[in-house]
Amino acid sequence: MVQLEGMGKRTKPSTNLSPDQPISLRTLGEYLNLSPATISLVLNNAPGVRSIPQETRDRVKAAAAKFDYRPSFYARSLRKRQTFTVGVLVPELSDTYATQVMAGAEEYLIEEGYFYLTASHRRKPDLIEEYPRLLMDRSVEGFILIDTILEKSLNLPVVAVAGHRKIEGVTNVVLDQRRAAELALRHLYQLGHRKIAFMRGGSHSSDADDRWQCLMAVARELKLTVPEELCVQLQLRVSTPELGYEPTNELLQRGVDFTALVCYNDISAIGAIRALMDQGLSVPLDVSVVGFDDIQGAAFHNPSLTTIRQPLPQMGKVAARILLQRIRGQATFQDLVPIHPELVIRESTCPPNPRRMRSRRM
Amino acid sequence: MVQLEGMGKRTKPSTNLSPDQPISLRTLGEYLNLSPATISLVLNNAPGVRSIPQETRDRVKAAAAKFDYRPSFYARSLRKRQTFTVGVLVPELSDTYATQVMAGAEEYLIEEGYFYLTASHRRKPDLIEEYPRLLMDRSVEGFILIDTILEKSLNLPVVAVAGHRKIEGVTNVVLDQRRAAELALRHLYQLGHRKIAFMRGGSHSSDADDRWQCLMAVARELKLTVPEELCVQLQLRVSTPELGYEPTNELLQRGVDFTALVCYNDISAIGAIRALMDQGLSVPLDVSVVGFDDIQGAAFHNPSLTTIRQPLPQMGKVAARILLQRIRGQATFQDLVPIHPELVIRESTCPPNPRRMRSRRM
DNA sequence: GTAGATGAGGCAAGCGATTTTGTAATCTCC
DNA sequence: GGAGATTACAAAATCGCTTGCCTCATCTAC
Repeated sequence: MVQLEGMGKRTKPSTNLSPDQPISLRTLGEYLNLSPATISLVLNNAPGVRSIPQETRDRVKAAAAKFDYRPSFYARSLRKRQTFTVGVLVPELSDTYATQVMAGAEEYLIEEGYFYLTASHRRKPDLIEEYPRLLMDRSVEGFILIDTILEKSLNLPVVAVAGHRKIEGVTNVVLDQRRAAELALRHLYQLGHRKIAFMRGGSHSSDADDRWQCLMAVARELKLTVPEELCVQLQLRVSTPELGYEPTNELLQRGVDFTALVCYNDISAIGAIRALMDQGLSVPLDVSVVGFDDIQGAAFHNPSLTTIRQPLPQMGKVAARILLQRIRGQATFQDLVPIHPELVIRESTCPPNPRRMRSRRM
Repeated sequence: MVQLEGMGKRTKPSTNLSPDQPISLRTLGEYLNLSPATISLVLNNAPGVRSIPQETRDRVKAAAAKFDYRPSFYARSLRKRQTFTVGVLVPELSDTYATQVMAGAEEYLIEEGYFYLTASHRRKPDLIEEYPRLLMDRSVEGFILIDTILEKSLNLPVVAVAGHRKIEGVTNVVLDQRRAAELALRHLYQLGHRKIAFMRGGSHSSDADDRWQCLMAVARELKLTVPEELCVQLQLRVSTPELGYEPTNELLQRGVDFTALVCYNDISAIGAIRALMDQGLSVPLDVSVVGFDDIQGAAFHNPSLTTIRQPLPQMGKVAARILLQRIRGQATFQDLVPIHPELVIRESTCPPNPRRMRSRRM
């Protein structure tokens, strides 16, 4: 006899052998002649399960396995008021800085049963304001911010990578900029460079100011003079090497001699190298270039980049760990979590060439 | 008088002036002396709202604004059986190929009120199997697959970018490989190259076989002979330039002369160029190199890469659009959505150098 | 004057879980 | 043998929202 499904409103339990549709606690209960409550207890191994005999537990588990019962995540979240979901805010998905951090965070989150929703704001202020709200509407339990500066404090735990200290309640996982500056400058200094040019990050980038202060402080200690003509500031809000291209041209046009260039990051360093080469200069023979980050590709660029490595995946992982601790109320609030940088010496730096000819193409 | 909150089980409505806690339809209803149902109707502008006088509607809207009422996404999803969430599966987040596609998809999804959960499987078969299930447990409504080969068909709409045709029910948004192969080979041919080496993608990569067939077909048409010694296959399952480094060394060791190299993609092309240069060869003077994809960085590599551009963000957007159409049941199922490639000529190709000396460093 | 239409909104039944409370029946112990 | 504990569950209350069905009252039409 053919039995049509879903005929009556509430006919017989109908022992619906779930063809493929997900099965609910109630249908499972009808099949087992048990109440949904009991099944829930068993499957979650909740405290009250003590009073349920082993045999029944086995029956329940067997049936759950047989019908491949999977609890409705949304129903459960509604009841438990937990979503096991966090929000991740990044400037740009195609920026490997951000995605390497995300990769580290993701691994930890998934291990802990969390997933994340991503939104990339392309540094537009309205989106930086809107997206957190959209994500909060979806009941994320917290945020990971990557290279993102928030204007308003959110009502949830927030951990920022490459963050800043403006907003209350945000834990900052951030490179030890002081140490980073020392690594970069001492390296150049030891190679013999004295005329060093600097590229300063745009104010929209969260690491920029801090890094700048530290670089200048270390320069003073080394008794390096840093004339204003050897400093440029990045303007573009992009995450491509173009970032560093024009500023470097500008630097060259000023006609003040320098043998090394400290870039804001690897992306801009790549653009800078391009600009130098387009002007007929050799890197590193004419100008040594140092970057920050050690993004993927830094090692395979030509010349490969000497850089201050940030352990990005690890920073992501640390951020995720701290965020979950804060969500669970396990951690006392920390304002700052410093990460140790590492100097990676490759091809883009060498001692200054004493008799180099700065022959520029017209 | 101080009124303690949450004192009694169900005391007076208590007109709780939500200090910051989210407010529910019920509390809002108590405040307005209306039932939750009415408020829901008004706020959603549901059909039944016709019978509600404008004045009441205004009152409701004003109160909602005043208390900043935001519906519980989870409650609503549970009820409507829609989550406005899709899953995105990628091999690796730090792979810019994937993230550029994601960037395009994300923009479209958010516009349409969707968000997405990402999982990166690092090409591990067990994760490729596990993650879709995890995401389905979270009630995603469909999947976008990026460079990911599924073994089992999922019970949901799936759109694959750089996909394959093995699995039923998957829409493939994929480069017109035939046209791509023509663009690459004709370009080299017209420059005068006749001895061309080829790099074939690993079998785990979803574009690999198709691209290979097309390249060989076009080579035949151009009457190019492709000796086996001029073909290498990628082995590594990574998304860094190392992918192409060793294979290129192997190619060189075979000692068979070639003037151009067609790489599987830009990532491997970068590795290949590195290998060539490490052997003292010049690119493009000794060997011209062509990549595929035009990833970020291809333009800023040194030498900049001649490549077959895939409009990755657009492909992501197309994938997202088709997925939503399928979710909404608007689209008739399409097996294949071809995307047009574009030849981008940069520095890594030039005519073969007739009197070049292949002097290799030992 | 009364049937039927319309207006204004309440009621309640879900969605699919979790969790507290309740209740028979059996067991234990003195 | 009866109080109290334990066993084995069921019932019911939420979680916060949507939606079909009702109920009044008033208004219109004949």
